[in-house]
Amino acid sequence: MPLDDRKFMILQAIIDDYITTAVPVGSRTISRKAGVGFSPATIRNEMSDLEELGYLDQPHTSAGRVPSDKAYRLYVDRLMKVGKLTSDERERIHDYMQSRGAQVDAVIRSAATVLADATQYTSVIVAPKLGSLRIRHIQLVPVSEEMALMIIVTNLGIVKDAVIRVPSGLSADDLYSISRMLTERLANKPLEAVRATFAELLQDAESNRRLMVEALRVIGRKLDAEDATEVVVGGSSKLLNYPEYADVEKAKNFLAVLESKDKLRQLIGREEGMEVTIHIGAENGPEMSDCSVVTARYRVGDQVTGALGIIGPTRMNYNRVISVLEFMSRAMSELLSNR
Amino acid sequence: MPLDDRKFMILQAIIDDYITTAVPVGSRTISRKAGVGFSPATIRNEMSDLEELGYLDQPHTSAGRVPSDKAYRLYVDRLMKVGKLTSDERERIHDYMQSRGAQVDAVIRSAATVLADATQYTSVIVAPKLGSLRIRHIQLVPVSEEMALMIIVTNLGIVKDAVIRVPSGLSADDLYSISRMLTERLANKPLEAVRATFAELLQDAESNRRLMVEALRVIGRKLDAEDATEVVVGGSSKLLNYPEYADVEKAKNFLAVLESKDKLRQLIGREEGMEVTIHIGAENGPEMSDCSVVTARYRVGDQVTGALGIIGPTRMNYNRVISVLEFMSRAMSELLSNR
DNA sequence: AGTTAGCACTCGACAGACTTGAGTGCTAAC
DNA sequence: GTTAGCACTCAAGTCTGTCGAGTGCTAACT
Repeated sequence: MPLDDRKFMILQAIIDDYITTAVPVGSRTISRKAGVGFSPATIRNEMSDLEELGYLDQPHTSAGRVPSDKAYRLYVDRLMKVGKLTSDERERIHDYMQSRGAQVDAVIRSAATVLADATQYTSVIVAPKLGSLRIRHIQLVPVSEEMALMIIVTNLGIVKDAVIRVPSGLSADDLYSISRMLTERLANKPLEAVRATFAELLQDAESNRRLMVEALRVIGRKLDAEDATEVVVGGSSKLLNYPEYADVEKAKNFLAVLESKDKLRQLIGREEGMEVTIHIGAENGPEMSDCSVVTARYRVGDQVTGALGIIGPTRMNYNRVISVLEFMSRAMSELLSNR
Repeated sequence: MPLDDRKFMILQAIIDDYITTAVPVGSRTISRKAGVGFSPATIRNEMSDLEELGYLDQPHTSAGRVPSDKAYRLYVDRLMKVGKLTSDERERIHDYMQSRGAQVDAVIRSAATVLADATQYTSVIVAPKLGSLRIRHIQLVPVSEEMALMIIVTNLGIVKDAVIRVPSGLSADDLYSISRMLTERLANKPLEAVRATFAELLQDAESNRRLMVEALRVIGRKLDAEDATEVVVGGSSKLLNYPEYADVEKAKNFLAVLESKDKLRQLIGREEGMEVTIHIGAENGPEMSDCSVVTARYRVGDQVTGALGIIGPTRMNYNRVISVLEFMSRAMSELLSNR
């Protein structure tokens, strides 16, 4: 039994309806819709076929039908036409993002908020791995008697900083010359190579050995923290607005996942391509089998990428989510790469 | 009718029980407790008195009784004895906080996590207002052709930074001399005075007028952002574990409040003293009338303070919450002031 | 006078019986 | 191929009765 045009049409109608109402849809509902010229009975026959083909599920006899994961798959692959955001909306997002400065952390944080607001679903953003960036410049800025701020500028203009302890009695000039030395030694090395060359670097640090050790140790620690790449979540309570989470137990499960950065990273960061990819229901593994996850990536410079995504019920408004993600992916890439 | 010792004792027992079980407590439950030598009937008489005095509420006839806000007030003011954290625990928190560096943002963020973890309630931390800090040092670090990182070090060693656009063609040396100039002009002024002296400062900036304008503008904007002082929330989903929020509607309300930084700032930041203060139920206004809010403050240097707090059900474990807040307040103050 | 036992009463929670209504599947007629 | 008709199913809502925890009151006890 093939999927003829009418079946397509009916399936589409069912999905559309279910996406907006979240209530199992019956034959009469579809029959009443404009553009459908058939009686409930006919629709029923078709629905029965669609169920046999695996596109519909019935929660129980005499409830309406609900689209299956397979139906959503078909929907996003073939039935859905992705719209554009209105130029008005694009502008609003753009302005907001622009106003938040261009440092990676800030961009990610505001992007998470924007994504959640624009889609009304929960958003997740995974920070890029910076290990392969090359050090361009290191500078120590005096902060107090015993502290200095170490600023690491990389080849893409991304900045990491950390406060380190310095021996008291060092003048600003001293710090400056130490900065020069550090820069000289480390310039052009990838961040992740710093630890490997640790010993070598220390060998010829005569005078300020203590400080060098501290500086390198801090860089190393930053990297470790970086390895557990940062994950930011936006709008975590959005989904309580959807009836599928009216049950507190379900909501709790979901929120638990949101609090595990590891799981999120796995969920959002798994695809490598730049295009928007969609994982529906069970494709996300048993834990999130009643959610869909839509992800995209953003670029920082030419190689490094991070991921952004939306988590929502399987019946989410894919169309809108995809438009927003595509737009945000581009906006973030621009913001983080154009320097 | 006065509150005699026995009434005190019984009230205490009721509160203790209710705090742990969240179930209305009946006369038999109290009677069975060790240390209470009276029959249920006697207890009932006393409970009836306590109800008349306004310390107990009855959800309906033939349910047990529930402590009123007034009872909790009495409890925290007179009945409760505040314990200490175990030294083990104190050490754990201390270590964790220490390992997170000493920059204000980082401290606040990790403190929010620690607070929520240690108490199992939702935590809120309001960042200090930095406007009255004095500028000690300004330094521009080149980041790319057209960008520089402006670092503002204040008298307390707190650092703010921002990326600003610089005219291309400026060497590192140029930036250095501009930094010097800015520092000279601005040193020892409170951050909030910068905007006021804006025009004056510009007057004698001959050569790099463009850059100066940009720098000052950015400082101004930072301050505006600072005015809408940062608020960080930790463990926002913790309270779903408590039966009083089993109803999704209630949970949604609560989470909505958590997402409004304004309301939170009002809720947490209202008290000025350093001691722990407690607002019970209706004292928090109608919106949070079934929650209690416990707040404390932390110091940054000698004058500037920020606030930290815990939001939970009125039947929260005040004892523990207070110990943790006291400890954290001290820990944060130390971390942020000892430089 | 304070304490306790006894007893009638209240009310929420729970379970089972019944009703309602949306929806289905099947069959026969158009 | 389409539709009307009808019997059937099942969740959800309502109604009813039972159970148990808890109360308030009164009378008896110490």
